[in-house]
Formats: sequence, structure tokens, C-alpha cells
Amino acid sequence: MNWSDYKILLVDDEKDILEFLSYNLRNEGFHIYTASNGKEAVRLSKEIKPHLVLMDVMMPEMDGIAACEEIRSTENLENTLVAFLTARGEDYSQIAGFEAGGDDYITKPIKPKVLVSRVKALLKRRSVTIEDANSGSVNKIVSGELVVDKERYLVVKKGKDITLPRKEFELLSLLISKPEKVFTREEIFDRVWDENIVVGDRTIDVHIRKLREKLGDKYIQTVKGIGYKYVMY
Amino acid sequence: MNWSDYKILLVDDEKDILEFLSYNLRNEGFHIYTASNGKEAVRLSKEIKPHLVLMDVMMPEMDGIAACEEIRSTENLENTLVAFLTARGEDYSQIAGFEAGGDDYITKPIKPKVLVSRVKALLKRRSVTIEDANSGSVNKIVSGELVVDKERYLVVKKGKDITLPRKEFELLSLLISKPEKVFTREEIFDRVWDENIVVGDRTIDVHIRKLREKLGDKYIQTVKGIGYKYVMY
DNA sequence: GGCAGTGTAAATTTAATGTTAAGATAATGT
DNA sequence: ACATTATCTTAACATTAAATTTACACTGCC
Repeated sequence: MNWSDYKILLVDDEKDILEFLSYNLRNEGFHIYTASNGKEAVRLSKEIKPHLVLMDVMMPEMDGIAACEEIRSTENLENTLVAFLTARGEDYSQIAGFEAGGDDYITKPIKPKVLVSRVKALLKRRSVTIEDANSGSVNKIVSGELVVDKERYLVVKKGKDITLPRKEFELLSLLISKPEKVFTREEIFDRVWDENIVVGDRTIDVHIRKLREKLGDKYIQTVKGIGYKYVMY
Repeated sequence: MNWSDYKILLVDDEKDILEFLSYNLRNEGFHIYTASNGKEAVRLSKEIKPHLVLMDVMMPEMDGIAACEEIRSTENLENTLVAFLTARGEDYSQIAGFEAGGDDYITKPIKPKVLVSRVKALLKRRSVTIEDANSGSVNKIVSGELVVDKERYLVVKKGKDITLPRKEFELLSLLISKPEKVFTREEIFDRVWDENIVVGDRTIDVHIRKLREKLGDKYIQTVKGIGYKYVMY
């Protein structure tokens, strides 16, 4: 996996912590940006559109919760992941952070190894979309080993091209658009098949099977009674 | 936490008990109001909008269960917490049978310390629901160490993902939606199982056991003769 | 001690999905 | 327009995970 596709914005008012976090995450290949207060964080987020904002809860000049709320309500940034850093034992702030829509909370102090694995786990929930310079529409979805190339209408797995027929391609595109999210059968029917078209129960299964055959089993997981989800590798 | 922000309405027909309860709770800083029957309790509730109504089950002039039902169906009071005081050994079945919807059941006699901690627990422990910006449906329920993530269809315990099969997931979702509230077996059947589907007595127990196995014992408590409740940690 | 209610492991049943191959349909080439 | 081919769907059956039941142990209470 190439973590250098990901941009992370670190926000903390203590310079030491910023450096500690930066150092450890840069070592993994991430693109790191930093800010020292909420206002700066919001401004920078709009500018660089990071995939993840890792932010202290308590900060001068607009605290983390307010900043998170502002980021969440900004167009183009709705899908930005926000994780809060909280001092251990600050139980309440954890909840407050979640209420603001935080995707995770991480307690300080934290060991570099743990930090890195938590961050990676979080980023596995987002695929990187690459938009066409002119049309602005999504061109490619990069998610771990897989790249869904909508322009060439094929999937690249570890550098190898795999062509897929339409239904399979669309099904994979849907699942990969939100890694880890469970798509119900109903949702899949709604979004991959035209309205009014009714197909049998086993149709989705067969397409899923073909995808697994071509890509490998591990990428698509079954959640029995609910649906399917894509997971990054 | 500043307990003086909370208003509690005590309802009992015995003056001694009212005084005993008032004294102990006032000492903690709560704002205490009293009523001596169900009718009065309903009237006062509408007026002062207490955070918690602590009420004897058996009373003249409309009993506690009827009063609770009326409070629950009053606009602006749906989220008022209602806890019942019951004599030890009193037949719980009426309470359970009527599905009065009490949030907790406290047996008399009760030691001041225990009373105070139960009341605090009730007021403090609420889970936070996070709704999806687009669909408006509930996305996550955050409750202390546990996060129920409906999108990914799994539970996160202190940063660790735990996957649950459907029935277990739904059962936990229900219990966690109102920490401390005792859900009767009947209520659980109604809300987790489809209508017309009848299952045996031990079915719920087995699911509860599996949940306890996966999450740890402490989160789900048995209230003998009534049902189960989730408590926050 | 004997109920009533609950806990628990293992066996059993049920429901959901996996799988294969054959048939239908749509797209493409000639 | 017809043949050809790839794709999609269906049907039948196998497999598996999950849900439920069974059978009995336990626990507190009068």
C-alpha cells in the first residue's frame, strides 16, 4: 500500500506534540500538514482537502469540536475524516467529540506504533478519488491494492489490468466508494440496477462471486442478513 | 458536574418517604419538587419539566404506572426520565406487563448513598446518537467505551472492532439506545423480532450471553423478573 | 426443599448465501 | 438481418453461519 496518497492535517497547540506526530507519520510516508489552532485548521482544510484531520480537543482560538463542526459543514469536506486527540481520562470530551461527528478518538499519550496503526485503520475507510482536471468528475478510485479506473473502464490490481463487464464494474465501484461500509442488498439493487427492473435473489451473489474470482476473495466480505462490504488491502 | 442544574420530581403518598428522599437528594444539590399522587405529579411535570421523576408505583389518585404513561405521551416530556420506586418483593409483573416504560426500578427501602448514586447514574448516562448528514438516519451510538457503528455494522470497544451477527447487533442497539433503562423481555421481543414470530423463552438469554461473551459481562445487567439493561462504562 | 427465573453448552433447525451450469438477453460483427 | 459472442439472469442444489431449541445447572427466595 502506498500511504503517500494520503494527506493528513495535524492540529495541536503544543509544538512538541506536533513534531512528535509529524515525525512518526512522515516515517510511514503520509503527507503531513500542521496547524496550531482551530481557525488555522479550518482554513488549511479548505485549501489542501486532507483525507484525515487529527486534532486536539482543547485548543486556543476555536477548539477542536467547533473546528470539526465547521469542517463537516463545508462543501467538499463532508467526507474528511476527523479524529480527536484527548487526554486520558477526559471521558466527557470523548463523547463531546463524537457528538460533533468525530470518527475516532485517540488518547494521549500514545505510542508511535499504536498511533500509526489507528491512523491506518481510519484511512482504510476512505478511498482516494482522483478527479478529472476538466470535467471535475471522478476518474479513478484508489483503494489499497486496487485502482478503479473509470476512464479506461477497468480495475488495476497491483499494476495488473483486469477488465470487468459492466455490472461487475459498477458493483465494485459502488462498494469501493466507501470502504468498510456495509451496502444492503436493497441499496445495491437501487444503485446498480435501473428502477422497475426486478431480478432474482441470487443475481447479486453471482456477480459478487465473479468479482471474487477475478480479484481474490478477501476484498469483498459478506455480512450475513445485511449485505456486502469492500475492505482495503 | 453541577447537579444543581437538574430538577427532580419526587412522588409518593407517604410523607415520611418524601421527606427522606428530599433531604438526601437536596444535600447533593439537586432541585427537588414533590407531589403526593399521580395526578399532581402529571400536573407538576408539565409545569416544571423535571429531568427525572422518581415515583412510587402504588398511589391513590392515579397510580404511578398511569402517571408515567401520561407523562410519556405529553409533548415536551417524552424524554423525561421516569424511575419507579417499588417495595422489595412487590410483584414486578404488573410493571412489566403494563409496559409502563420506566427507565429504572428502585426498590425500597434504599440507603441514601445507593439512592444518590442510582439517581446520578440515571442523569449522567445518556448515549449520544449521531445522524448521517445526508440520510438523517442514525449512524452511530456512542456510549462510554462502546460505539455502535450502524454503517459498518459493528461495535467498537476502546478502539477495537467487534463484529456481531444481526440479532445480537440489533439487541445491543436497542439496549444501548437508553442506558440504564430496563427493557422487559416483552419489549425486546416486540422490537427485535418481527411480529407473529414466536420464539422460546431461552432465546433472548442465549443472545444476551453471546453479547456478554464478546463485549464483557459488565455492560449488560439482568434485572430479575423484568428484563435487561445496558449500563455505561 | 421447591418453586420461579435465569445461565449455559451443545444439538438442532432455519435462513441466507455460495456455487455451478444452463438458459435468456443484449451487444457486436459480418 | 442474421450469426456470434459476451454478459446477465435463473434455477437447482450445496454449504455455511446464525438462530433457536433442548436439557439441565444454578441462584435466590418464601
